[in-house]
Parts: sequence; C-alpha cells; structure tokens
Amino acid sequence: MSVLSRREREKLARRKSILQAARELFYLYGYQASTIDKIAEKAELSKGTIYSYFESKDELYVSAIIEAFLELEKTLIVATSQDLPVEEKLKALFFAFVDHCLVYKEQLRLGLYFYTNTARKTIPRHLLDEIDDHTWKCLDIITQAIQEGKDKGVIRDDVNPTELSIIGWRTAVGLLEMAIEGNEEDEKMYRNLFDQAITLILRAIKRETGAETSAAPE
Amino acid sequence: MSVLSRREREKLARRKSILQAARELFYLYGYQASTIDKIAEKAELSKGTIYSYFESKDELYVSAIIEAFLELEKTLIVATSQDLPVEEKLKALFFAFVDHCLVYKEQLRLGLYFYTNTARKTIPRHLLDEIDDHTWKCLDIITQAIQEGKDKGVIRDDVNPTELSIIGWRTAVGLLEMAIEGNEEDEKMYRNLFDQAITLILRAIKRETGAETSAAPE
Amino acid sequence: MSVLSRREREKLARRKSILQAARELFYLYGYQASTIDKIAEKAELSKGTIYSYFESKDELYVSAIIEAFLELEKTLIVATSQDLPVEEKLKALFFAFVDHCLVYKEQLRLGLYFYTNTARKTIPRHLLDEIDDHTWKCLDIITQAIQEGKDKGVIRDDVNPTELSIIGWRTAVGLLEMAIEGNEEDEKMYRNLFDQAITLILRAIKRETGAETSAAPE
Amino acid sequence: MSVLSRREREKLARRKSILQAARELFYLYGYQASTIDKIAEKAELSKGTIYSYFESKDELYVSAIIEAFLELEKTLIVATSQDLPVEEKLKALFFAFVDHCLVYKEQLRLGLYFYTNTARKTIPRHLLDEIDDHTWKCLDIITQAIQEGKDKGVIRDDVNPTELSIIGWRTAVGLLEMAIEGNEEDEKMYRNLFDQAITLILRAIKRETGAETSAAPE
DNA sequence: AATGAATGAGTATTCATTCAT
DNA sequence: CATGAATGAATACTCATTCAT
Repeated sequence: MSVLSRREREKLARRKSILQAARELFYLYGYQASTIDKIAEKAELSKGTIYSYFESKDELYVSAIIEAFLELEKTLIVATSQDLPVEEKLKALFFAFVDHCLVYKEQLRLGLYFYTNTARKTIPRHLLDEIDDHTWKCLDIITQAIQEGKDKGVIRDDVNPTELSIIGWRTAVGLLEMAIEGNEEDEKMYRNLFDQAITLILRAIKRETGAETSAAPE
Repeated sequence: MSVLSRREREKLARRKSILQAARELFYLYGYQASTIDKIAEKAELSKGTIYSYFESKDELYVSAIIEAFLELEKTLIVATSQDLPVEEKLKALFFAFVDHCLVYKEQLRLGLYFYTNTARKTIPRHLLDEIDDHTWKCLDIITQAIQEGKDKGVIRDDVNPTELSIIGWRTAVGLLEMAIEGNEEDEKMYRNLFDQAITLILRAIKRETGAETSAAPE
Repeated sequence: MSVLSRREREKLARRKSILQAARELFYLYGYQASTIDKIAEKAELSKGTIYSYFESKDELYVSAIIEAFLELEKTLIVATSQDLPVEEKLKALFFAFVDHCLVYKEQLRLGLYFYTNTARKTIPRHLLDEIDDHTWKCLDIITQAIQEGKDKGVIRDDVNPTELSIIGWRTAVGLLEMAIEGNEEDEKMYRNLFDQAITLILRAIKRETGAETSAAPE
Repeated sequence: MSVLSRREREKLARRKSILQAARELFYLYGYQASTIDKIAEKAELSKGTIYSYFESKDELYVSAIIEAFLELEKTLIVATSQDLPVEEKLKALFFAFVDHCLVYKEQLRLGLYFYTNTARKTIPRHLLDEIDDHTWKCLDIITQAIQEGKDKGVIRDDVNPTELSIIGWRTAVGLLEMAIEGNEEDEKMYRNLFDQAITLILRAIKRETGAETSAAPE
C-alpha cells in the first residue's frame, strides 16, 4: 500500500520519535532547560542525528508546536463532525480545545514561549507562516460552527463569526495559561471557570427568540 | 518635606532606573535574552551596581513585575473611583487594564514568563507570594465593582463576582497576548476585538429586566 | 592485547593530559589561581572539553590528587619490595616519599590545599573518602615495614607501627613544605635535613641490642 | 606615660581590631572566602577604613600572620624562661608551639596559605622578609635551648642545634596540619601523637651517659 | 578621616552546533 | 547515515579596589 520505502518509513518514524521526545521535554522543563542532549537521550538517538532531522533547536521547537497543532486540528474536526445542536457543538468545540490543551499541555507551553520569545525574531518566516496557517485552520472550524448557528437562526445576527471565534479561543487560552500552572487539587475550580466562561459566551450570542424574550408577554 | 537624605533619594532613583531598564529589556527580549550585562548597559551602570540593588536576576525580574503591578493598581483605582454607572465602570476597568498593558507591554510579557517558567520553582516563595498578592489586589478591585452591580440589581444574581473577574481578566490577557504581537496597523482590529469581548461579557451578565427585554414588543 | 578501542584509548589519553596540565598548574599557582581557562589552554583543549571529562573544577582537582597518590603508591611499593635490612628499608621508604614529592611537587601542594581548604566541605563525600583511602594505603605500606622490623627484633617493642608511620610521614611533609619553597641552591641543606630527620627517627626506634647498650652487664 | 596622642592610640586600637577580625575570618573561612566586606563588617568599620590601614588584602593577610607570630614569640619566651631541666624545657617549648597553634589555629592556616599561594609571588618583599625574620626568631629560641642542652652535656655532641630546631618545628607543623582538620573527638589521638613525636626526638638526641645506658647493671 | 556606592575584570559552568570517524 | 567528542561564545555572579562626599 504505502509507497514509502522502508528507509523513508524509518526516517519518518525517527522524526516522530524526536518530536515526541522534544514535546515532552519542552512541556516539562520549558524551552531553555530542554537541552538537545536531553532530547537526544530521551529519543534514544545521538545529538548529531537530531541535527540531521532538524536544522536547529528553534526549528525543532517550532516543529513540535506544529505537531501539536495537527493533533488539535484532528480533535476539533472530530468535535465539529458530531451532529449536535448549535450550542452543544460550540460547547463541544470549546472543551475539545480546552481538554486537548490540558492533556497536551505542551501545546500551550510551547505557544507561550512562542509569543514571549525573541524566537519570534529568529525563527525563519516560513515556519512562522506555517504556524499561523494552522492557527487559522483551527479558528476556521470554530468560525464555521458559529456561522452555522447564525444560518439556523440560533445565534444573533450581529455576531461576527470570525471575531467571536478569536474571542472564544483567546478566552480559553487566557484561562488555560492559569490552569496548567495550578495544582491538581484546583482542577474542579478551573473546570468550573471554563464552564462559566463558555456559558457566558453562549448566553451573550444566543438570539433572543420571541418565546424567550417576550417571556413576559403582555 | 521629604525625610530622605539626598543619598537615600539617589539610591531610590537608581533603583528605579535599573527597574526601568530591566522592564524594557525583559519586554523586548524576554527573560533569558535580557542579560544582566545588557540591563546594566541600558541603565548606564556597571554590572556590580545592579547586584548591589538586587540579589539576583530572578529578584530583579520579580521586582520588575511588581513594579508593573503597582502601576496597574494605581490605574485600576483611578478607573474604579469614577462615579459611573455599573456597566460603564466595568467597561472602564476592562479598558484600564487593556490600555495599561498596551502601553506597558512588559507587564504582560513579564507575567507570561512568570507563568511559563521553571523560575516559578526557583524564585523564593516570598516573592511569589508578593506577586500573587498583587494579582489578587487587582482582581479585588474588579470583583468589588461587579458586586456593586449586583447590589444595584444591574447584574444577574447568579453571577459570582470573583469568578467573573477572573474570567474577564483572563479574556483580556488572552487577547492582549495576541495584540501585543500584532503590527501597529492591526491596532483597530484589536481595539474592535476588545470592544466585542467586553460587550459580550456585559450582555451576558446584565440582569434581564422585564422592561429591557420586552422592550421592543411587537 | 589491549581490549580498548582506539576511541577509548584516546579518551583515556586525553584525560591523562588534562590531569597532567591541571597538576602542573595547581602546583605552580594553587587551586584558586589555576583557572579552568588556563588548564584548558595548557592542555591545548577547549574549556568545554575539560568539562566533558570532569564534572567540576573540584572533581578535577581531587582527581589530580588521586592521580598523584597512585604514582606515589607505585613508588612506595617499589621501595618496600626491595630486599633490604629493616633500617635500610625504612630509610628507602622515607626517601621514596621525599623524592617523589620533590619531583611531583604538586602532590604536596595539592594536599596542602586539601587540608587548608573550605573545599573539604564542598567536595563530595565519596571523593574525600577516596583520598583518605589512598592516604591510608600509603601509610599501610610504611606501617608494615615497621611491623616487620619489630618482628625481626630490630625495632623496639614499645613502638606503635601505625603511629610511627604517621609521625614519620608528617615529619617528611612538614619538611617538604619548606623545601619545595626553597631555592635550588638550598637543595643540599634540605637533603641534609631529611637525612638528619630519618636518622633521628631510626636512632629513636632501634632496639638497643645488648652489644650496643652494653646492656649485657657482667 | 604613653607618648602617643589619643589619636594615635585610637589608630593603633583600630588597627588591632581590624587584624583581630581578619585573623578570625581567615582562620574560619580561609583567605579567599574572607572578603574585605566580611572583615569590615566584623570589625564594625567600613571597607574604606580597612584600606586606609592596609594597602591591600594581601598586606592585611601578611600582617595577620605577623601578629600571630608576635604572640607565638611571647609564648615561646615564657616557656624558655622557666627554670627547667633541658629535656623538660624542650618538651615545654614543643608543646608551647603546639598548643599555641591549636588555640590560634589561624597561625597555621595562615601559614599554610602562605606556603601554598601565589601570594608568595605578589606579596612585597619586605613583608616576606619580615615573616622570615619572625620565623627565625622563634627558631632561635628553640636553638638556644638545644645548645644549652649540649653545653650541659645532656644532648649529644653530634646534634646541630639549628637543624634540630627546624626538624622539631616542622615535625610539629606536619602533625598540626593534620590535627587542626580533625574532629574534636580525635583530640586525644592527636595529643598522643604529639607526645610520641617529642618523646621520640628527645630519645634520639639524648646523650647516652654511661650511667643511663648501662642503666640496669648491678 | 571615614564611609559605602560604584566599578569591572575575572570565574566557573552551560549548551547549541559542528565535524571527523 | 549515525555518532558523540570537541568547541567556544555566552552568562550570572563575585569581590578587591577606588573615590566622591
């Protein structure tokens, strides 16, 4: 089936295992503390090999972010493919993102560094663009779900789907950054905050149906 | 007036100028890339002098965060002291925070690093506590404004002021992180997003008074 | 013959050359003044390479002491293996030690620092133990020679071999510390002092044979 | 009585207190770790003041050694002034030195550094000479006591007083270096070693009087 | 004369990257 | 291709010494 030779398959597998090791370490210890030595050791490869797959630590780092994005995309697609009422679907997407980040914490950690760092100035443009592409792909999935809600008349007309998707996304990010630093014990508190946040957003964008609004008729 | 000797005043001024230099560099280049050498050079002082004012780079860093918080607190207090209707006041607080961060961008950058970093494990506990204290002080100002809104019957009963203040704060942070990376040209777009975000929040927490909702009957 | 690969042999050789450079510098300039930079330069290697062979300056330092001890041990074993009368053997051991230190002066210097230094508190226990082990191994060689003398009835019964070996050792050390500071011209004077010292010790511990003491009354 | 003005007396007192502080710290923490800052703090003076009394840390260090020598000299003079039999007096001198060093441990510590260090090359000649002078003064006291013993026929004719004084001195130093590093618990062991050492020396230099040797005739 | 703030050369150590084998 | 030894620039921090007040 596969048109890849054994060699090529091995190369891909090797690349994967480097990325895997890198992601774990980057998440656990941050960018600086995750030395190429440690990554090589964890990947059970030599330092030199790392460099034959990635040009620099920075590229490895960005590749790790992209890898995380690929998984996130898959998760979001699964979530959006479910046949759910609009509100439920938006909630599902919100939590798909939140839960994905709580499991693959490196996604956020990596992203945090990405925003913080000088890296932004040293990383080659095409890699930055690639990350932006992935960000937009994810946002698009959410945007479409919102548009769908508007089409169905469930969401207010004055809602701009793109803007709302960004706001929802960044709200989640803002809370996640806090959450992934918290103790395990605070988990419930954080879950509650996420719940409150999406509930609040949904309440704000729902169309006030006649029934509801004119609740107090007369 | 001042009971400080000239020497003491000079020391304080010098401390300020070190902090100022540090904040700028920390913002521009991040924690790691802002070397003590560069900070000293920017402050036009010698490395040794930096160390006579701050015990370590970590302490300088945390002090810079605290300095930024002190200014933020002042800004928030000014905002909350205005005699405004509840909604207006909450909006004012939201933008007081947003605008403060857009000017003193290091506030966010510093904070980001604070969340990201292993530093969290190496920074002395009392400094961490100090930062947490300042965070809570700022949140308290917002929390009180929300409570005020509940007391006045403008905000829904089911809103938990503390939780809402956190959600609003983190929403702002989430968006700000994106905004401070953007180009100047995108400024309007970001301003619009902030507007949308606070409008959305306010709409979601406002009590639906009979009058308002059924407002437009027919 | 050798089961070591070329690589392994090279590593060992490199390690030796680092130790050699370190020993010379430690001797010439003392611990503090012998910077890793200078050692690296002398060994014609980079600083980083030093650190791939030794964990820290302390470890390098202790390793240098141990290296010196290994050579001393060999020298003492050669001396003690000779088939000599007791007195001659003790004298041979004394001068084996003295001459070894006069050639490998760093042995003493290193040891001096070892005794002087705070290092004693910072050096990892197992390294300290290793040094102590080597010290005792050397002392044991001397102790046995003394015991042999007692067994043969040449040395007084009231001599405690262990204690005497320590006294002899430290007498040599005390004189050596002075000698290695002296000018080349004073060499004869020092040699004379060493002679006097060992003669004095031997005279004091020799059993007073009947003949000599004329003990045999009558 | 004193022809010194108050000013001068104060200066001398200040100098003493600096030396006192320096000696304690030099002994406790060694040369390197005893910073001018700490010495100044201990002496309850400012750093600048230290430098108005001593040209450099090195000079302060050498002055501390000399101060220790002055006290040692006094102690030895007291010991030698007692009207004791030759053997007793030599033993008294030996222990005067040993005990002095065990109390004023910095004497040895300082001396150790003195021998070890590059200092030897950086310290101004006249200071080095001064230390040598003091060393010889102390040795002279011992030398005279030995000569006295020869004159009285208690000590062997073939003993060279100067050489013997050096040997005894360095034997003590060799043992002391070991002793001052040992635990308090080992004190007895060390005392025993000192005893053995001086006993051994005395036995070796005593003239073997007919009476003594044939001691057990009859 | 005393002070102590400022200086800056000096030091151990780390780690991304290269390249000979 | 993979390896891992070697490199050396970079960095936080120290401390003897100076000098304006």
